[in-house]
Amino acid sequence: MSVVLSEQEILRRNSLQKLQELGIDPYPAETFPVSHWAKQVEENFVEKQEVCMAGRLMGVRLMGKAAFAELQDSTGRMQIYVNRDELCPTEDKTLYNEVFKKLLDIGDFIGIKGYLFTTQTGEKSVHVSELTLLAKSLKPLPVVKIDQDGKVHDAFSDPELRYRQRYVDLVVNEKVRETFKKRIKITQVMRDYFNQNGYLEVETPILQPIPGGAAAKPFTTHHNALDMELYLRIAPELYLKRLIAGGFDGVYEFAKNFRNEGVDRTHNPEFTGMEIYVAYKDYIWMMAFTENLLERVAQEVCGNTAVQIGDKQVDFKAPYLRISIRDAILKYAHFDIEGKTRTELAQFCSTIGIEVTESMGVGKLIDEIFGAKCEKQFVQPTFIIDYPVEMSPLTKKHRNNPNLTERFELIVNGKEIANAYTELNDPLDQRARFESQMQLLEKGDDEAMFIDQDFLRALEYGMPPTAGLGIGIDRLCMYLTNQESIQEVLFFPQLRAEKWAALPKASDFEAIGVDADWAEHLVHIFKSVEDMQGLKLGQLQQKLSEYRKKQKLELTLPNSEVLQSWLIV
RNA sequence: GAUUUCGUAGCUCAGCUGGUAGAGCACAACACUUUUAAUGUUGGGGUCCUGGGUUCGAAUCCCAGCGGAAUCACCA
Repeated sequence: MSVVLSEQEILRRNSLQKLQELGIDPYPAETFPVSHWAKQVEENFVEKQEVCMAGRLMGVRLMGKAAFAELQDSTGRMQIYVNRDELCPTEDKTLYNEVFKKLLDIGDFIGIKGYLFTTQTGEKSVHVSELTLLAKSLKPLPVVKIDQDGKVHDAFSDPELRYRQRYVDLVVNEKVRETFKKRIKITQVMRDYFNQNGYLEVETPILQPIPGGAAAKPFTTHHNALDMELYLRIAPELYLKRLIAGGFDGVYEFAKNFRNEGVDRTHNPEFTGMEIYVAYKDYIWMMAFTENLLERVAQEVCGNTAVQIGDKQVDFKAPYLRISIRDAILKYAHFDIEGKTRTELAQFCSTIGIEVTESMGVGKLIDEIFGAKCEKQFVQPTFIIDYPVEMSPLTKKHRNNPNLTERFELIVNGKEIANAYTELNDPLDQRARFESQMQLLEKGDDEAMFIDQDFLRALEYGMPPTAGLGIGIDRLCMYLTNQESIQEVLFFPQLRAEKWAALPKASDFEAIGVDADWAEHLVHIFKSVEDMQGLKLGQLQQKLSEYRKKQKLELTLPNSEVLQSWLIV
């Protein structure tokens, strides 16, 4: 962020002033009566129809007494045709010659009235009869051009700039807008599906006294009035299950979750998880529910259940393959985890290059083996089912095998995108599971769960048998929009804080005796008063005269004595 | 957090073994009444990320810092 305005920014500020001198408000307040949007006109084009449109001016092709320009609104672009003598039917041609040709810039919001017509080259256009400035743009947008072959020239492509200034990214990169529209559609389709089934969208606390429902490092914060430590939620699970205990049959939440862990192209400190809980169902029912949901989402968002993800085709058409984690490990790691002790598992982990630490229990070791050898193998949607009990402290024990739980994870393209259980509703078993988590905590596993006494109390009052599902929304969005990084599906991904130079004020300079006329310019030349006072007299003179020449200022340079007085503190 | 790599005009990028800072688009001026990456002529625009060091001389070489990206670790 440069302190001094660029040449183009100064020119735009000058244009703004000239507009005001012509009596034109560059930021008018009143409603502009838009009657049509670009896409609407494009799809339902009626020759000679009167339209009133608004948007950003995104390109101008001037040809003397007439011009073509691009008007971009939220739905797309429309070409407009501006003719001097039709825009200015009287002798006064200022609106065309001055305002349109010279004082408007790319990025300005304008409103137009006119009628639809087709140009000689067959382009649908609006013939402009009235033009209104709606908002002046003071910073030049990157000009991205697309030629006839669809090739993009001078793309705005620097990821840092795109993420920090997403508003610019969205204006100039149509594909980015499309990606986010798809993201919005994904959650809309999911909501519709849940609502049609009669489930209720609810909101539960983000500030939680005990961060539960997942294994992760939480963010901590402090409530002043209550003088208590609070955590940003890592998952909404335990609160949603309290609502099932409270008598709702089906509840879901699109939950922003927060985890104090690394940032990379698949992880952002805040991310969205959708969790849904349905009473009187089990994980087998939930598998069918999940595959039907995803099939529908893919179909409605992408127009097809088969989706391109990187170099692979993934088909979300139901039903999906189901395989137990034991069979998966048997198949891809040639090792049977059934009945193995912790020592035996740790030994096997070592032979396949997994580093084993004291804090890793049986569940963690099995998870490591699966992650190292199996996960990548499942490209098409696959339910991995029946996880060992140690890995799943909130899951009901398997109906046929007390060492397993009724849990599935859905793996797509080698990564988990959903996780579901038959929920553990036995309060005594739940308490025992929490206690074994506490033992892991004592062994040094900083992601093991804390005991949530109030949640246990809710289970003790009774929770019906329930199936629960969590879906990683960001990851699902990455798949359905074929994006490789989570930053591309988050409007504002987390970045390191941007450093802004503290701008000096003109009054700072006036305070040391600089006259007002020069003070307003010195703020553009120096970062601070001290910055200026670090100079020698000659250097100061040189800087000022360079600036004066560059900006074509009419101000006279103060004499040496005056300048010297500025330098003395 | 570690390693690799990048940081030059508003944007996208050149800039070789160290020797006065370059292009296209954008911008300004002029011309042009159906163009569409409009065109033609002319012109302006730079803290070469920041701070040190080496050198007669650094965008370039070295060190440190800041920021981004990729890979790895943790995790979803």
